[in-house]
Amino acid sequence: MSVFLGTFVNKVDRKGRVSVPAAFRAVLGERAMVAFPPQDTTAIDVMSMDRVARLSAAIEDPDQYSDEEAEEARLFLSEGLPLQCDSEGRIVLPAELANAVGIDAEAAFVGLGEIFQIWHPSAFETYKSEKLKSAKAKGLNPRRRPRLGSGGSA
Amino acid sequence: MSVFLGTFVNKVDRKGRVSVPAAFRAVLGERAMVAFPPQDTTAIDVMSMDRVARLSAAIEDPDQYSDEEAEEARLFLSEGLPLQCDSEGRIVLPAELANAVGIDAEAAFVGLGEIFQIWHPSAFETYKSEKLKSAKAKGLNPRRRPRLGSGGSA
DNA sequence: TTAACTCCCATTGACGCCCATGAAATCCCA
DNA sequence: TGGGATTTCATGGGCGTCAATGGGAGTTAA
Repeated sequence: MSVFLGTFVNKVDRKGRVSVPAAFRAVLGERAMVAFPPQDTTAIDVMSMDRVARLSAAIEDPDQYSDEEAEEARLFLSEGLPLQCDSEGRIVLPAELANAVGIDAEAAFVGLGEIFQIWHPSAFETYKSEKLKSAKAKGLNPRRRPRLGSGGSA
Repeated sequence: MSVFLGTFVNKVDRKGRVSVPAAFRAVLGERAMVAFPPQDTTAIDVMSMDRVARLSAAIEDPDQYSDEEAEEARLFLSEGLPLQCDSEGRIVLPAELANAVGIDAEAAFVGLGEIFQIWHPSAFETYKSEKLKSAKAKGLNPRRRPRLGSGGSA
């Protein structure tokens, strides 16, 4: 499996530990992950270390980033927190991040393809239903796009 | 064979397992599949993992998706459930999805080309006959389109 | 020494893997 | 071409393993 898919709600124990869903650990393999504080949404963004490394490399490429954007992106990197699973596949949610998104007893792991997010479960539900509603109003339908070109059948 | 074709009705056992039709497994090969909750119809949508991976890659391409559409499409990924056949070619139908489409004792696998759907058998029959009727009323005839270029006889 | 963190062990419930069975389609050989 | 033999499918059930979770002991750091 190569992309983060699905939504999983796991318990946070009194030590602040949560199991990372086995499906997500399978995507990560041996790679560590990096967590970023909430930006547009009230969720923690997480991606694999090597995606961060690719991002970091891209920042130094003048074809992809203007000086101003690069500066911004470097600051983004400065907020990254490397996280490693323990022997049971759990991480300790940094208290600061958990507070920022209101996570207490449970955490929702939301797979979004190349990255995943960690939400307060009900906050995510609210967010999702509102997004779906507004998308419907605008006539967007992700299932009809894109026209996936090559790549074989099915 | 490279596309999902035909309709197959299989039994759901008390553990929630169903055999994926052998013809569909042949299309999938080694690839896992991903199931999505019902949207326009009361059916579970299923596609191969690598189609989802292509979708995920396309989402991150600014030429194909606007920011808003991308956000929407990522949300779509968050609803995907990776499914793997067991050694007998069966999957466990996630209870939540089965309930959403009213599947209990039997499930109808409906091949639709690049994807397939899983229906409650009689719900699909109803849906199909209504669709055919309305198409007829409008004078549509899918068998006359498109004009397939070359490709040999028959 | 206290506090935070890491490692280790235990539990339970779900899931995957194995075997068995019967039916149906296919193959093979006369 | 007919009919038995073989293989493939679909299905059921039992069992072992792994995932998620909780708690305790040892370690490091302030």
